[in-house]
Amino acid sequence: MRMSSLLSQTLREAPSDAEIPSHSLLVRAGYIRQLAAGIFTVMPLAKRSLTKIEDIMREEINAIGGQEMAMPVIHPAEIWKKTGRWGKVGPEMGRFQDRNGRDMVLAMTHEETVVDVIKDEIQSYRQLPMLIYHIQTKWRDDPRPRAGLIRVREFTMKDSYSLDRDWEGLDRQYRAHYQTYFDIFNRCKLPVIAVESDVGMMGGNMAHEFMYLTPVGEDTLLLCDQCGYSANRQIADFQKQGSPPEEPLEREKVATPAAKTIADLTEYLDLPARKTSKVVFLMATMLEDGEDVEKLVFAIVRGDMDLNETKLANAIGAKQLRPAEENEIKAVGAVPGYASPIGLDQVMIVVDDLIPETQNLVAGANEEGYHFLNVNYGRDYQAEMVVDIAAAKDGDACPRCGEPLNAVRGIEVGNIFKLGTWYSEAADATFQNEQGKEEPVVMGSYGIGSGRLLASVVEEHHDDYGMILPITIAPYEVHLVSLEGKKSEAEEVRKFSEKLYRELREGGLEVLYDDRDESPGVKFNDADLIGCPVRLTVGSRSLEKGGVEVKLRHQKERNLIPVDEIVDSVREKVDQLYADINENLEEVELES
RNA sequence: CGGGGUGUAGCGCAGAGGGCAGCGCGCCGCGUUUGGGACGCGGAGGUCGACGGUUCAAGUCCGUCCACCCCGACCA
Repeated sequence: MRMSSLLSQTLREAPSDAEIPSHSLLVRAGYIRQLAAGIFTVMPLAKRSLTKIEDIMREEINAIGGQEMAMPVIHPAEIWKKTGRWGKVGPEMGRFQDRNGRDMVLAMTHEETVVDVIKDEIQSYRQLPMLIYHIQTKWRDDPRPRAGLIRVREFTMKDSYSLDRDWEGLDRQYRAHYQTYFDIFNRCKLPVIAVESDVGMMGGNMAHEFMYLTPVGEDTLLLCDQCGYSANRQIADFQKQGSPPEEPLEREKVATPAAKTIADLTEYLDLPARKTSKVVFLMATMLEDGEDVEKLVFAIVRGDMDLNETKLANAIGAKQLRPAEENEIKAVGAVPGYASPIGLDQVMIVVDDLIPETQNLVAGANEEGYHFLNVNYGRDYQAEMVVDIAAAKDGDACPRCGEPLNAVRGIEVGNIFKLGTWYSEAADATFQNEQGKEEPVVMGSYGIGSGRLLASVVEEHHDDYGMILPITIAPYEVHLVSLEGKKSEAEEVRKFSEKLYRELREGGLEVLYDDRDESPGVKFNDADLIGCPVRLTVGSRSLEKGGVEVKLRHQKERNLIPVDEIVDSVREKVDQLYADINENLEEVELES
């Protein structure tokens, strides 16, 4: 490709709205342009990289038996009503009506179209197992897109769906994806870890997220260096440090003026936070008899802990949780700042499992300016549910080995879910077993977003001058810089560069050729910004020494290649760069 | 949805005591220069986010709305 005719222009200055390196560099290098919040145009350079990423995914998924297909972006609402997600998923689903007023859906994932198609196509156990996938556009109307390609509303995803007759089969395909996903990320030179995760709106009963660890990530993970435990904070367990048992003491009301927070309270009463209990008020949207109902929930954790809303939502089966408003809290007789479950009956009370084991806690008195001392669960109030709803944090004890957990941030670049039979049962996607009995197909679903992956690779591989892309996903393998220099020498250099450009391509290399009439500084800076792995420089200076200069983007060193060895030598370097990546894939083990 | 911020040329920004719409980069032309973002001369490019109001006169004052960014809520 000649840069003189490339659509993208590089920018000297960083776009003002970019806060993280990948966003800034991808825009500056001319890879992407923004159309609206969370909606980007993919320019030619990025398109080539994304195509390479997608080809890697294609190869890897094909290698574990995947069949590529293409499912529609626009779905009739019926298939989403059938699985219940038309009602279950909120405003992040794109909906519109066609000309006849029929409800339509913009695909945010494709379980619905999968079960719709397999309910007719899969009839016999003889057709299973099967793995189907596509690479296709999704729309998720995220309330807050941000960080360039990291969190967008429209994106391309490789999503595969495994179909099996039983859970053993699903487990095999799940494990195959687990390994394959590491291979895909390794081929893109992106370091990732797999963590246990919440199943969220996808349903199912086992899920892993593939996380690229970086401070710009939005997910918090808890990792144990000692035993390898790793989980998204949303579901992370930890060993709670209980207090020594005490004899329950008599409840006592004390004045605690202007002590509305745990911090105020502990200071005023001179008690540690773990001697208090904390109430979090939430409005939970629950599905009852097909209708959405909002219920006020009092979630109670020990004062030194935080509520984990995901754990709570999963425990009570809530579709959504939002903070309750003051009037909603007062309506049941509670007093914000001094609230407790004592004496309330119109509220759903959920307590963390540590609370019943802890005696003589401080709790609100539901009266402005007063708290109770020595509140004991069971004696003073009862809960609808006692379950783990506390959030793990940095330094908490690992649930497996007890060593302190580390909290780190990460970007979710891929996920795998064991869906089970939930979707197939909803859509009646069944097959006949050997006994001629109908059974639901056992499903798994597996996704990787290609744009987020590209952005993550840029986060990992860049310097002050630009991107440093691994050869497997760089738009071009070779960046050929022609420095024509003085008028007297320009003709000779140009001729040489043109010939070299042709020969490199004939040698099977992908070349970005800077044939523009620009100064050397501009060309070098653009080459660094765009980030192709091998740079060749042709100039009168190099030709006088009998060759061209070669420099790898990730190294400082420059070398001269003699004129008659250029193509072979570059070929060799390029092959080596591929080999460094592709021959170092590791085997991973998924613990059961 | 709550809090904060920003909308002026392709990009980055000034102009804010109402009175001819500017600078740098980029872009076009000519010439000089030529191994790490060169220089000179000449040029093109704007419904100042939108609508409404105040005024002889609005980029500037007032109102409403919209878009984008950041934090939170939320989310894969």
